Amino acid sequence: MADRNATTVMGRGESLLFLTDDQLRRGIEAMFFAYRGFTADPDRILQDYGYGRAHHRAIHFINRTPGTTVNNLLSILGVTKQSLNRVLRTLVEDDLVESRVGTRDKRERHLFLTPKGAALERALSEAQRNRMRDAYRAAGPEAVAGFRTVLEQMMNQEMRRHYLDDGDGPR
Amino acid sequence: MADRNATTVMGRGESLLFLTDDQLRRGIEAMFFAYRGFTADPDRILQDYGYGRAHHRAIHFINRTPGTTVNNLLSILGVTKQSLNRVLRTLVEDDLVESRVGTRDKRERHLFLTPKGAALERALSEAQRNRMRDAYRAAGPEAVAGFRTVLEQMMNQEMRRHYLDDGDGPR
DNA sequence: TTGGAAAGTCAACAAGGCTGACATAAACTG
DNA sequence: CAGTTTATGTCAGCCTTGTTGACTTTCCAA
Repeated sequence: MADRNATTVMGRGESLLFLTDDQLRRGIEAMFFAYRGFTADPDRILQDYGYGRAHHRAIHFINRTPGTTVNNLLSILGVTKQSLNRVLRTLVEDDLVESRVGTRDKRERHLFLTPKGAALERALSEAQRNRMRDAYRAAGPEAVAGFRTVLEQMMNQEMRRHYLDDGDGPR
Repeated sequence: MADRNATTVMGRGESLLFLTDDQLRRGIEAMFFAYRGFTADPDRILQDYGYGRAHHRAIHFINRTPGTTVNNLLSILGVTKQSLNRVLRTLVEDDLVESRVGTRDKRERHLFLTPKGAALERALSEAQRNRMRDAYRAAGPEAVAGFRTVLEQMMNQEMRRHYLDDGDGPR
């Protein structure tokens, strides 16, 4: 047990972390296995619709920021427009997403969930929130704070912007 | 700020977490964006070899448990044997992995990294460990413990077994 | 000794990434 | 106003990595 955990040593007023390769490897595998659990429930639901994770991601971020443009979604998702377009096309065809021509700039398309799309979004996010909530409850409040802190540090700088870019921050 | 974080209330000797849907949604997005960061560095390296994440995963777990069988790897990775086989075939062809016929049971193949494979493994895991270490350092020791705890709770039961199944536990 | 189960391989297909080329419309710029 | 840039969409084709189905080899138990 003592051999497994990171050791904290106080020196010169700062706490230093000594991390062995094995401890880091465990963190890496934790990410791998946890991400599988994280996506397992939505994946199951999506299968009934013939959709995949790509559809889930689009639906999630359209729900988070209704009226977002294709270009904005592109930079959040980090895929090519061809790839996103394929997904969006099926979602529009199936009446889950509505694509409205921009009023100010008519080149832009603003994306919204239809009632049908919102219903699927609720089913997906409810499943995912339930798992997240259960994990949080079992881990306790301090663990939750640490979890979020480490994840934020693990993101690329650019992604951190998108992650924060719907709150009360500047810009 | 006060509105953003989970609130802890002490009642009947237990701490209760009140989690809003927005707080949970942030956790969900944190996982999404962080996983992208988590895989970004290895992905870059793999590109030079013409490999993908599937190759990385195989190499990682063969390195962790040298001599593991295809079947064992299968249950860890959670893909079909046909899918894994394709990846393993290219790795064997490229002399990164050696597949030895089992001595006790000749149906089994035991997998090992060649020196070449071990070199790639080191490059990949070093990149990933560096990111993990930086995140840990920036987040601090308490955050790291919480991070691991929440991730462990988020795994499926079956995966938790694989995650722990190389340590000092029973069986 | 024979039939079933288990491990692994081959073939073919689908989802969802990618690049490249090109079209259209709208906005912007000199 | 002409030319360029921007936002979006589309077609074609490729790659990785998942899938299912069919098959071989090997092992084991009745």
